[in-house]
Order: sequence, then C-alpha cells, then structure tokens
Amino acid sequence: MEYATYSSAAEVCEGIETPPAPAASSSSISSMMICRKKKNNNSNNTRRFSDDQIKSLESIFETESRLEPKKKLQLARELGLQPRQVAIWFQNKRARWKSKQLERDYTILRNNYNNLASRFESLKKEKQALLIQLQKLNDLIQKPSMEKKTQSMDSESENGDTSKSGSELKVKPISQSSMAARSSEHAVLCGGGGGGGGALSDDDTSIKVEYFGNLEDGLVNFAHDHGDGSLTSPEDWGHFDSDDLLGQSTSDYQWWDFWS
DNA sequence: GCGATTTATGGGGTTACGTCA
DNA sequence: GATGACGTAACCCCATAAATC
Repeated sequence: MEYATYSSAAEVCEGIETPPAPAASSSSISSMMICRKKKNNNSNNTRRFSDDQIKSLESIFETESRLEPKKKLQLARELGLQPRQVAIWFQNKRARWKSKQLERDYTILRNNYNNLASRFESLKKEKQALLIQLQKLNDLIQKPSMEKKTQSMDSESENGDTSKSGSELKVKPISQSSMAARSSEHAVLCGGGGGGGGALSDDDTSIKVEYFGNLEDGLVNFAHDHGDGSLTSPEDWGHFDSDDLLGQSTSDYQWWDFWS
C-alpha cells in the first residue's frame, strides 16, 4: 500500500483558508473550481492515510464522533494532515458508522421478529392441543347429562308403560367420586378455585362452553391480528417492545401459564 | 475489468457572529 | 442602545465523483 502526505489540491484549498462556503459566495466557488482542476492534473495523488493516521483518527472517533475546532487543528498538526482533511475524515466516518449501525439495527430487528414468529407458531400449536383437550372434556361432561335426561324420561314412561322397564335404556348412575373429579376439572379449566365448590350442573357446562367459546374467539383474533404479517409493519414495531415477549420480563409470569 | 472501500467535492441547510441602517 | 436585515464563515448531512485496493 502506498501512502503519501497530502500534497494535492486539497492542501491548496486549505492554504486559501476558504473552505466550501454556501453557494452565495462566488469567490469560494471559483476557489473550489481551481482546486478541482489542480487535483485532476495531479496524477500522483495517492490519498490513502497511513495506518498510524487511521489508528489515531479511529481512536479519537471512538470517544467523540465530532471534533471541536481546536482539537481538529491539534489533531491535524499531529498527523500532518490539513484540518479540512480531518474534518472530512470525520464526516465520512460518521456516515460509515451510521450505515453500519443501520445494518446492526436491522439484524437485531429481524432476529427479534424471527423469534417472535417461531414463538407464535408454537403457541398456536399449544392452543390447538388445548382446544382438543377441551372438546374431549366437554364430551365427557355432556354424556352423563344426556344419560340423566334419558333416565328421567325412562321413569316417566315407567308410569304409563311398564313393558320397557329393564330394557336397553338402562343407564349406569354417576358416582359421587366421578362427579367430584369433574367438578375439580371444571374449576381448573375455569381458572378459579370455584368458591362454590359444588357439583357440576348442566348450567355450569353451558357456561363453560360459552366461556371457552369466547376465549377461543379471542385467541383466534389474536392469531389473526398477529399472524397476518402485520408485525412487519413499522407502525406496529413502533410500539411493540419485543423485549417484553422475548426478554427477561417473560420469565416471571406468562399469561399462558394461567392455563397450565 | 469490476466491485468495494476510501478520500474528497459540491449542494443545501443551519448556526453564530459582525456590520449597517 | 436595541433591533432586524444581511453577508460571511464554519459546520453539518447527503449524494456522488474519483482514486485506490
């Protein structure tokens, strides 16, 4: 790698001590045009800074991305560069840093999104499993109530028609223990200790079905709202703190723990 | 030759300061 | 003396040219 001290047009420009000025300044414009011509005429214009120069510039940039004028002059003297070169190096460095920062931010956001998406998928599966389990429990509960009705119809018919007694409509009575078991299942499913603690009635069953039906709607809506790619919209990201879902805050208590 | 990187330029905007009516 | 308009210098960001690797 070839390095050289700066001896081209830029130095001439600095010598003039008239850095790029607003367009209003015609004298500055003409100065810059002169600079450009001289620069283009200089074929030995090796402009790369030395490793030491870069190292010094980098180390200062780490502590302050913008230079005070005094420090800029001092640094330029130390490195054998023109103050203008130092200023430009810092400008370019800020631009490079900014674009790299954008890349880093993008990577972080993308990873967060991927994590959320996979978490969402697993939650969806978990929800499906829970719904199947719920359906089975509902079937279990509704069976005995049907049997009860059949039994009462049976006894009514016994008054009129004794010919059917002891027929195929005979139902096995529900034991106290199985009723209690179902009651506790119900309490768990409904998320409460069941202050009443009584036996499960047909009304309870309907309430439960209704309750879970609504819940499912909610879950489905949740899935719908968040599964259609809306997470990718920047508007949503603006108020979406992924740390809350992925970070430590979730380790304390998660809403789905409620159902476990 | 070509793409990536680095250095530099130019345009446009902002701010601070001095001058003048 | 206070004030607003104006010019200038210095700096910034951004897009891009040019040189270099």
